[in-house]
Parts: sequence; C-alpha cells; structure tokens
Amino acid sequence: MRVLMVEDEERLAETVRRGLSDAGFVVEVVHNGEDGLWAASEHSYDVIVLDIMLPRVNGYKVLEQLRERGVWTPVLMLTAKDGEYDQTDAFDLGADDYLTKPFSFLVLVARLRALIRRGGPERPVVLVAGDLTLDPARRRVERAGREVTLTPREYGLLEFLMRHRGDTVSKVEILESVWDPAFDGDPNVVEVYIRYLRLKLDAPFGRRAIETVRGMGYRLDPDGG
Amino acid sequence: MRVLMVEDEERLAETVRRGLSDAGFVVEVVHNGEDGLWAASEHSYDVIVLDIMLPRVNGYKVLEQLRERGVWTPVLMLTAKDGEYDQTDAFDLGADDYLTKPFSFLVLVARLRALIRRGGPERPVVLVAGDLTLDPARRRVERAGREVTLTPREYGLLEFLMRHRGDTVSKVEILESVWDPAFDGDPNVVEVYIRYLRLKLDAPFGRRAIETVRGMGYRLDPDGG
DNA sequence: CATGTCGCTGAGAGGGCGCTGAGAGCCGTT
DNA sequence: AACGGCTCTCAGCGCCCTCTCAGCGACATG
Repeated sequence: MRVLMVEDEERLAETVRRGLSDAGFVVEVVHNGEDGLWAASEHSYDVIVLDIMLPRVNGYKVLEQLRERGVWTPVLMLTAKDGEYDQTDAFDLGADDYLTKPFSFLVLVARLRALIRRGGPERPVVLVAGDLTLDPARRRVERAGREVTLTPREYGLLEFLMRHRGDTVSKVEILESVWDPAFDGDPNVVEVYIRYLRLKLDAPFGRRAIETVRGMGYRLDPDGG
Repeated sequence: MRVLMVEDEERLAETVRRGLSDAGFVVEVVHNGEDGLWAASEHSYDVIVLDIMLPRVNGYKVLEQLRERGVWTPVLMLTAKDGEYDQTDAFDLGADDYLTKPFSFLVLVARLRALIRRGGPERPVVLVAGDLTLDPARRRVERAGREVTLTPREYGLLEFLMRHRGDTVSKVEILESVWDPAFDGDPNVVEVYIRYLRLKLDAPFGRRAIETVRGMGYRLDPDGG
C-alpha cells in the first residue's frame, strides 16, 4: 500500500514515516504543498495524509486542486486543534477523514486502513460530452468512437473543460488549474492550446465542441458541438 | 441558525432533527411539500433541507416554486440513490448542494454549515424573471428555453437589471455599476445597449421584458414581459 | 397646435481581443 | 550529434465589440 505524506514538520514526518513503514506501508514524504500536489498528480497512491498548515500551498488548496485535476485518492487531513481551520472545514473540502494533532499513531494506522478498504469518493468513470468521451483512468480520449491522441498539456486542458462542461471558464482559471497556480506567463498559451485541441477534435469531425465566449473565456458544449 | 427540514419519513426526520438540535441548529420539520412551500415562503430560514420524494408536491416542484417566488434560501436536496432523479437534476434545478441517501450525519452538518457560510439569500444560483433566466456561473442566458448569445457588455447590463428586477434603475446608476464608476461619457450608451438587448431578447419572442420609465430610467419586468 | 425634452435608431470609426503561423528552447531517443 | 515531439513565445491580422454622433420620433408641456 502506497502512502503519500505531505507534512512540513520534519521530526513528525520522520517518526510517522518509520512507523508506517513498519506497519507495511510504502511511504513517500514531501514537505510542502507544491511538492505534494505534484507527487499526487504524477504518481499513484492508495491514500494521502495531508497536513493543513503547509508552506507555499496549504493543504486546503492542495486537496481542492487534486479533485479538480481528477485525482480521487482518499485523503486524510491533519488539523491543528487550535488552527484556523477546524474539522468541519476538512469535511467541507472533501477530505475523507481527519485527525486532530496531536494524534495517536495507532489511530492513524486504523483510519488509513479503513480509508483504503472503503475506497475513494465516488469518482466519475468516464466524462462524456456528446460524442466526446474522456476516460481519466485509462487517459483515453475518443470522438465519435475514434481515438484521438493528445499531448499531456492538451489532455489536461480537455479534462478540465470536460469537468466544467457547460460552464464558461476564463483563461486565468484554466491557467491556474491546468498549468500551474503560480504560472505568470502570457494567457495566450491557452488560446494556442485551444487551437491545438480544435485541430485534433473539431476539424476532422466538422463539429465545434469548444466555444469561445469573447471577453470571458471558453466553454465546452455539453452536447459535444 | 434556523433550518427547515422537509422530509416525510418520520423516523429519519426525527433522528436528524435531534442531531441538528444538538449541533446548535434551530430546526423546524414539515412532512410534505405543501407545508414546506408555505413555511419557506412565510418564515425565514438560513438553509432548507429538502427531500425529493415527497407526498403531494415533490421536492422538485417545491424548489421551483420557491425560486419563482423569489425565495433564495440555500437548499440542500436529499436524493435517493436509485431514484428517478439524479444529482444532475438537483443541480439543474438550482439546488445548492445535494446528498444521496443514505448519508453520513457528519457530512450533512458540514454541508449545511458550508452552505450557510457561503451562500447568502442575496446570491441566487440562477436569476429568473418570467421565462428569462441568467446563470452567472455558466454565463448563460436563456429566454423561453432558448439560449441567447450576449456580448460582455450586454451580459453585464442584463445581469444588473435582473438583480434589480422590478425596480426602476436610472441610467446613471447603470453606468456606475455596469460600466465604470468613473465613466464620464454620454449616458446614451445605455440607451444603445438597452436597444441591443431588446433586439436579442424581445424582438425574436414578441414580448418586451425591459420597460422604459420616461424621465427615470429602465425597469425589468419581474414577469418577463 | 407649437415647442422643448427625452429616448430611439442607424451608421460608422476605433480599438481590443482572439486567432493564427512560425519558430525558439527543451528534453528524450536514436 | 542529430532528430522529433512538446511547450511556449511572439507578432501580425482580422473581426467583433464598444462607443460616438446626429437625425428622428414620441411624449409632456404651454
């Protein structure tokens, strides 16, 4: 069982890491939200232990970003008793369980096992918009039954649009979710990648799935064009 | 915090009522849609828990009626897992959140708190005026079920009018809110854009939603013309 | 009916936004 | 070292949106 632990307090992290290893888990530890986000997006874990108070990107944001990106790994949050965020917030954000610091190590292991057994929150199996389908698990995109090959960036953009299909999303929103929360380049990249998607998705099929909402952003047609 | 619960299963209703009371809510329970509609219209609540399957008037209709009457209290819907209405429907109808039965009581409390915190009565999910609807999140405008495409300026103007529907708003007020507080051009722009809206919203449908109040300003008919 | 005011309308200039093609930088592969 | 794929930048272009303006019509006064 693979566990990702996102925790900035080095001593605590090391103690827990050892304990979990002894309990049979394969543990990876990162020390800030940014690394946590990256690791959780890039690799596959059975469960994530996420501290709320983190440098750079806080646990709050990490979880939000993960769900946005379609990462449905169960998350157990660590909250400080007197912290600015309380238990309610952890659940609000879609955390699957939480523990208040200081916590018993035995309880942590028990909760992790429970989370793994129970599985993640209900995740959408495939995203659909008209004759356009995207399977996050297999990372496959099809239009009208024919597979379309996308680069990672193109895929990320399309997945984001499909998770918000029908909504108008601004270029800045897209940049923050598909590129990087700290991206500060030219929003024109989005236009360029929208074009790439259109060339691959729309042009060969004579239909337009991605609409431009001038002055606002883009919108994926729920009916697939 | 005042909660109205519309739920016909007596035992479930009683259990939840007790729990919410313990959690510090003031709870009122009614057992059918008709009573729910009446209570929600007559009294003021911070949030409404609304079952979909109800005797007499179903939750579906109750919500529709409430929004029609201008009651924008946040609503959390309870849906049966295998019911004829699914999650999509709940959101489509303007529900602010939903839970599938059976649900965790802790999650219910968390969601209610989240709703109360984030959604005030002044921020409806969808703006409605007769057969005219505007969805700020999706940036979508419909009249009589048909989508109408608006430019950013037109959209901003219509949103302002809809948020003040029934009120007469002066051109200066409009300029300050929709254009720029420091705008110093000719108020005639407003007339021009009112015209654009009428061409797109009224002309094709043979009805007049936006009235001119000579010497005063404009007024959006609450009944949509 | 005459007059002035207010709102409506059609046309048009200007600018901003999004689209596009080309290419540079980077990385992994051969 | 050479190549190809991916990402991102850049600058030019075209169109749509925005706003102005002037003439006209409608409505409230005397």
